[in-house]
Amino acid sequence: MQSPRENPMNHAAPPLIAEHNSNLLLAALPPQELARILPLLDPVTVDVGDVLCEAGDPLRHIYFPHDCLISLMGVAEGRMTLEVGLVGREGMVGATVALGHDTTQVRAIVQRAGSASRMDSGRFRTEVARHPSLQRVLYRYTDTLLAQAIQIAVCSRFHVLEARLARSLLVTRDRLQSDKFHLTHEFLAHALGVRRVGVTKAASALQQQGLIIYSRGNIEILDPEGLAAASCTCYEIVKEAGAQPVHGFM
Amino acid sequence: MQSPRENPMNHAAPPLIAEHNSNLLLAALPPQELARILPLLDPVTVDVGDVLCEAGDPLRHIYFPHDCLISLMGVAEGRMTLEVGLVGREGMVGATVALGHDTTQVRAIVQRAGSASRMDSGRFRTEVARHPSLQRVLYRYTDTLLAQAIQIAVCSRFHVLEARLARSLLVTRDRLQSDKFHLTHEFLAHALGVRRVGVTKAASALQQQGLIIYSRGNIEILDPEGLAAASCTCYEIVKEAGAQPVHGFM
DNA sequence: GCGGTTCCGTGCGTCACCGTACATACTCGC
DNA sequence: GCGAGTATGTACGGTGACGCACGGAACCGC
Repeated sequence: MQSPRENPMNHAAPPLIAEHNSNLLLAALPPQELARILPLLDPVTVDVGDVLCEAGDPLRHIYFPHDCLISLMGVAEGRMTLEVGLVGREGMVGATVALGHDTTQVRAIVQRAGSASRMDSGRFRTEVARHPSLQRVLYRYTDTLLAQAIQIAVCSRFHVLEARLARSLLVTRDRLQSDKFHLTHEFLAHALGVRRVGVTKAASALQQQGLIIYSRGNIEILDPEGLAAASCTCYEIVKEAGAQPVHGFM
Repeated sequence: MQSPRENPMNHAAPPLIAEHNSNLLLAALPPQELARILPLLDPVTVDVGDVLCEAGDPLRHIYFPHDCLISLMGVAEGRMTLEVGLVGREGMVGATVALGHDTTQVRAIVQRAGSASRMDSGRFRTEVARHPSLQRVLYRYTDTLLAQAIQIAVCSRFHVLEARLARSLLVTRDRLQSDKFHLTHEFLAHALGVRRVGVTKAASALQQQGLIIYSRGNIEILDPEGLAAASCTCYEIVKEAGAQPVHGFM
């Protein structure tokens, strides 16, 4: 539960373009705009459990993840949480500040440690104002966040925990491009908005079906197809919504 | 469950600017852009229960409501639905097509009859491409939809039906600027993603507390403050998210 | 190798909501 | 004023998740 640390690299050589570029939103910018924005980014590393922003609080920085994974948590009464979005290298944390919102509605918490590019919120706001293609990238990304949030709302209302857990694991797998990752029952419970014991029961059921194995937070997906079958269709819906064909102005 | 009807006005005199202007997104456009877009809009009237678009289907038209109210329903397995957004004159249906999505994720169903301005999806897409201020308006509106969806996800996960019903009634009240409106238990059940009998029980409880009275779909809010107290804080959160101060590029 | 910490498993009573079925009551059109 | 349709009320067993409490088991640091 600490703040992200400044990367020592920040104080040595100028940041490597290649590193910032590993974020796909940044990589999507035209070269001349990217060149103007890159110097304003600070490389930072984040650890599991770090809170990048708190629901209801002012947002000081925005983040473009490289290899880390950030959970966006909707919060009720401070204690109960529900993951409404998952941000990896394909996205960013804090796109809403571009529109002038100074507070954030969600808690952003690090699910997987790694590195990211960070920028001051105010500076980001002024940069967005002068870069139309950045605006379009943000608009498009906000739209995929909306698709995620809608499907999560539906899913967590109608589907049983076991299916939701399966979906959640598959989404994480896609983002990390790996069948193995670290994720405790406790963390999953916060993401799914249920008790820790509920996750234990559901995970244990998935394990007995031979779909996953886990031990002390180390989860491995053994049978992705089987897990998809145990999951709800919400998984495919969000996946497709993020990969729709483009015929628009972007 | 029929399609919206062409307004006869469409075939008589040219559409009145004042009428289209009653939609706040259109009204927010600079005059010269608005002037280019207005001729492309068709005035239509819509009735309660009309389905403007179906989840998973291609979106043929986009809509700017004047005095009607449109529910955006997330859908699971075709039958179970959950309202993830409510669109009145402050918004529009189908903003996502601007980004090139040809299908929609939600079912848009008319909650209150009235009139709206309609445009062909393809034409809208090309218009967005050439009007930057329209893009910004859409981006901003998508952001408020996201705020709604996030809070509804949290709310429907953690809060009891009675509080959610109270919230829903208050939101409708705000949108319509009226303490009386028509809304059956059946419709509310679809919006809240619960059984009709569940709504009956919750509504009956609110009525016994003297907060509302209703009869055969005619609902009247007697005590808005009391209803807000019976509701959850999600109501205020979404309300504030839609009315945040603007310091950004718009 | 011992103690603390983290992580996982189980048991038990409670509760909001589900699915279904059936009963009433108001309203409208003829 | 009578049937048809719409809207609302009641009842009942079932269940997924809750809240809480405690037991056990693996890992880590000294």
